[in-house]
Amino acid sequence: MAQTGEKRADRVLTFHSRVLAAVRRIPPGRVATYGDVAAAAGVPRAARAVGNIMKGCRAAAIPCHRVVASGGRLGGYGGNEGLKRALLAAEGIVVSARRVKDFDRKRFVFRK
DNA sequence: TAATTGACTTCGC
DNA sequence: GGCGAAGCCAATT
Repeated sequence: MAQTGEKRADRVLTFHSRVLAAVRRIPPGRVATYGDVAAAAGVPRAARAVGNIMKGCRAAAIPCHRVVASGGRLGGYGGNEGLKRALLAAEGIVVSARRVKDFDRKRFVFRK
């Protein structure tokens, strides 16, 4: 078998799927940065790619609103960052001046 | 296949 | 604190 071992889950789990899976792992009341999600997907520098994927998350099962930019900045949300801010507030995350309060404390760290 | 785009990140002014 | 430019990555067209 294995041969090649290839495929692994790389075949069914593309970077796109990995990112979505990582975002789903973010518990309520917590937030993660694009860079963190990218790192969880296997590419710490793919923050931009993550943003692209988030743009197409469309699925309600993906709490894309829990993904923020570095420094606790809101980042974006399809042009409705106000909505993102409301969703975060609904989970207990306080956002002030487009920034997450106590971000360092609310930030979720992906664990292996 | 190649080129463009984008919800990023970091540094500098 | 705000604005601009460069760098890096994957998806999309």
